Amino acid sequence: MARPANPELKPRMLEEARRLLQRDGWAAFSLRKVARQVPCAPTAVYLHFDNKDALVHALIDEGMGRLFERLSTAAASKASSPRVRIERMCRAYMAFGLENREFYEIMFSLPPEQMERYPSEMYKRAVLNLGLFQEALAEAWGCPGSDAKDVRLAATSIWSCLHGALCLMCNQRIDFSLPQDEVIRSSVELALCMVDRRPGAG
Amino acid sequence: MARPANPELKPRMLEEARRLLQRDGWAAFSLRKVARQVPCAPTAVYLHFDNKDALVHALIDEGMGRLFERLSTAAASKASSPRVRIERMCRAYMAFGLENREFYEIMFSLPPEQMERYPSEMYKRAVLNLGLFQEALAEAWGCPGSDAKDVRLAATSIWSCLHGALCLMCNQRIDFSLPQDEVIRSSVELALCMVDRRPGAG
Amino acid sequence: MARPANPELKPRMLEEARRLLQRDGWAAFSLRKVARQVPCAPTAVYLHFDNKDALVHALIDEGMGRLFERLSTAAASKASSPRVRIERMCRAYMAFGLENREFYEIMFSLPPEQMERYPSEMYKRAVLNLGLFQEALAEAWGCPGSDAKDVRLAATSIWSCLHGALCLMCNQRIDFSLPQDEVIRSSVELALCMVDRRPGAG
Amino acid sequence: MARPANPELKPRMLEEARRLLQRDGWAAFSLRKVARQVPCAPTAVYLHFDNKDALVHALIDEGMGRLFERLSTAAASKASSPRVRIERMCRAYMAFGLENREFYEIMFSLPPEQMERYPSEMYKRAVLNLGLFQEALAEAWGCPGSDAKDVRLAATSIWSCLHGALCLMCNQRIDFSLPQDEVIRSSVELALCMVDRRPGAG
DNA sequence: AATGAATGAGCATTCATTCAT
DNA sequence: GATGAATGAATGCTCATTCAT
Repeated sequence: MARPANPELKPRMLEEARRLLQRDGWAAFSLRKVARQVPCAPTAVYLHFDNKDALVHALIDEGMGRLFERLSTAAASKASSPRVRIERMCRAYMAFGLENREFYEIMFSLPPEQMERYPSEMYKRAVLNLGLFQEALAEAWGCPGSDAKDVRLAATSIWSCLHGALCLMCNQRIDFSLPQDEVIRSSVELALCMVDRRPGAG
Repeated sequence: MARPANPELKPRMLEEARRLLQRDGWAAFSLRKVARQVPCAPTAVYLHFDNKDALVHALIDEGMGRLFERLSTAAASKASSPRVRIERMCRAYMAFGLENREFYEIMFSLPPEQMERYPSEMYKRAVLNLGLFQEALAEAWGCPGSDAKDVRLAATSIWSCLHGALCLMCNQRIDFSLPQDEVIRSSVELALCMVDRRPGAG
Repeated sequence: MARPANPELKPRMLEEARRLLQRDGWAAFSLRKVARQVPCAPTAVYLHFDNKDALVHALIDEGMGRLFERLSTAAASKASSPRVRIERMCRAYMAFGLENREFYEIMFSLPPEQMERYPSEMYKRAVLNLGLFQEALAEAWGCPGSDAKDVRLAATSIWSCLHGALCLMCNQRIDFSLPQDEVIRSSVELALCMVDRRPGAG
Repeated sequence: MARPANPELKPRMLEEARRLLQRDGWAAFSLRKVARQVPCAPTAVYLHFDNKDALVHALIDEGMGRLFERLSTAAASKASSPRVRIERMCRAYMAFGLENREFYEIMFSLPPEQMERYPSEMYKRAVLNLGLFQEALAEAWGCPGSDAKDVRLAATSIWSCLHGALCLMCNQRIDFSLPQDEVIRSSVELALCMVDRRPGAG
C-alpha cells in the first residue's frame, strides 16, 4: 500500500508557511493553516518536521540563506572600494527586511524562548551573514583578520543600526511624515560612519 | 464603598503582564496567563481594565513615562555641551532598555495592529521622548526649530541605532563573546556620529 | 447612612428590561445590560428581584396586563355584535404581537423549563386574556357559561390561529411576497370561522 | 482511512442537539452541552460540522425531510376528495409536530438571525412542505395553478393555524384540562374552514 | 508517506450570582 | 437601599499534537 512520497510536499510546506507568516504575521501562524494551503492533512506536517518549532526554524534557516545570497551579491561587486560595497550591503539588508517585513521579524525578533532550541548548525549559517559585514569591514580597515573583536563589534553596531530602523519601520513607530527612503538613507549613512572610524583612532 | 479592593491586585496584574510579554512575546500573551500568575480569577482582570488592549496600553504608557523621566534627567544636566547631553541621553536610553526589558519590548515592538488602537492622549505622551532628542539635536546643530524635518530624521536615526542594539541584546541575538557594555558603547558612539554630521554639510 | 430608596428604580429596571428584550431578543438579554441602561449596579437588581427569572416573570406579567388592556378595550366596544367584537379582539391581539415582536415571543414562547417557576398568581392574570375571548364567544354562541369546555376549546383554537401567524411572521417564516396585512386579514378571518361554527352543529 | 470513526458519534450529536434545543430553547443551546451529553470532547463536534450553525441547519433539514415524507404520504391517499386529503395532511402535520417536538421547534421557531444563514438548497427543500398544501388546496378550489397568491395565502393561514396550536402545546401554554386530541381536532377543523372558503366567494 | 478522528488545553469575553461594606 | 470586588462557569472556536489505520 506504500504510496510514493510526494517529493514536493516539504518544499510546499515551507513555501506556504513563509507566505502565511509574511501575510498574517507570527501571531496568526498555525500549522493547520499551512496544511490547508499546501494542501495536505495537518498531520502530514509532522512527517517532515518534528513540530511547529522545527518548521519555523527551518524557515528561519531558509531566510538566512536568502539573506546571505543578497548580501554576498552586494559584497561581491567587483572593482569597488570596501566602503561602497558595505554601503551596498547595508542597502541590500534594508531591502530584504522591507520586502519581507513580517518574515524578517520572525528571523530576528522571535522571543529568546523560541530560539533556545534553534539548532546549532543553523546558528552557524545565520552567523555567516554578520561575517560578510566583518570581512568587508576588515578589508576597509586594512585589518588582517575579520574575526578580531573590534571588527566584530563594529559589524554588530552596523547591524544594530540597520536592524533598529527596520524594526521601527515594520512596527510603524516612525512618524508617517518622514518618507521611508529618507529614513533608510539616513540610517545607512549613519551605519557607514562605522567604516570611517578606524578602531583605536578615537 | 464595597468589599475593600485588594490594593495589590492591579499592580500585580501589570507586573505579571509585563513579565509574560517580555518572556514569551505578544503572540503568546493572554489575560488568563496573567491571571494565573497574579493569581486571581481570569475575570478579575476586567474589573481593572476594559479589555486586553487596555491592559497593554496601560503598560506601554507607564513605560513611556518612566523613560521620559530618565531621558529628561539626562537632558537637563546643566553646564554641558549639547553633545555631551545627547551622549548622556543615549546612555540613559540604553540603560532604561536593559534595566526594563519587560517594558522596553512592549513599548516598541508590539505589532502595529495593537498600536492602531492606542489612545491618542497616550500617543502624545509617547512622542515626548523622541522630542527630547530632537530638542538637544537642534541645539547641537544650532537650528532654530526642533521640529525641522532633518532634525526629526536625525533623531529617528539615533533612536533606530540604539533601539536596534537593544532589540538584538534583548532577543539574545548578539554573540555572547562580545561584552554587553562594549556593545552599548559602540552603538552610542555610532549614534553620536549623527550629532557631528551637520545637515547640509554632507 | 441609610440612603432613601430610589422609588423609581424598580420600574426603571422593568422598563429597560422590556426595551432590551424588544430590541435584542431573549438570547442577548442579560441583567448586566439592564443595569447598564438603568443605570445602576448589576447587584441592585437583586434588591428588587430574586433573580433573573423573577425579573422576566414580572416582565411577562406586565406584558399580560398590557395585552389585557388592549383586548378588553376591543371587547368593550359598545353596540356591536359579539362577532364584530371578537374580530376587533383578534386584530388587537395581532397588533399587540407585531408591535412587541420580541417581547411577545418571551411572553408565549419561553421554553417550559423557564415557565415552570412562573408564579401561580401571575398565571391567573395571564389566563384572563383567554377568558376575554371565552366570554365574547359564549355570548356569540348564546351559551350561558363562558367556562364550558367547548367554549374554552374554541377560544384556544382562535388563540392558536392568531398565535401561529404571529410566530411565523416574527420568525420570518412567511414568504416575503405575501404582504403582512393580507396574512393578518386571512388569519383573522380564519379565526372568525370559529365564531360561526356552533358547537354540536357539526 | 484512518482511525475508524465512531459511527455513532455524528447521529448522537444530532440527537442530543435536538433534545437540548427542544428542552431549553435556542438561547440556552451550546455545542459544549451537546458534547457533554454525547459524550465527547467539545472539539469533536467540529469534525462533523463546520460550526454551530451547520449542526442546527442539518437538524432542520432532517426534520423538513421527515415532515415531507409524512405530508406527501397523506397527500397521496388515492381516491379521496382533496378536502379529505387536506384533512389528512393537517392531522399528519400535527402528529409530526407532537411526535417530533424536538425537531418541530427547531424547524419553525429558531430566531431569524439563525435562518439568514440557512443554505439555499436546504431552503428549497423546506418550502416543498408548504407546496404540498398549496397543491391540494388548488385542487380543492379548482384553481389551475398552485402558486397563485390566494392559494399561497390560504395555505399559509392553514399552516399558521396548525403551527400555533403546536407551539402552544409544545410550550405548555394550553390549559391541562383540555385533552390534547380535542385541541388537535378543533384546530384541524378550524384549518379546514379555509378549504371551504372559495376565493372571491366571500 | 499520509490520513481522519479525537483530544485537551487554550483563547477573550460575558454572565449570574455572592459577599462584605 | 445600594455598591464594587470577586468568582466560577460558560460560550464558540482554534490549535498542537497523538493515535490507529
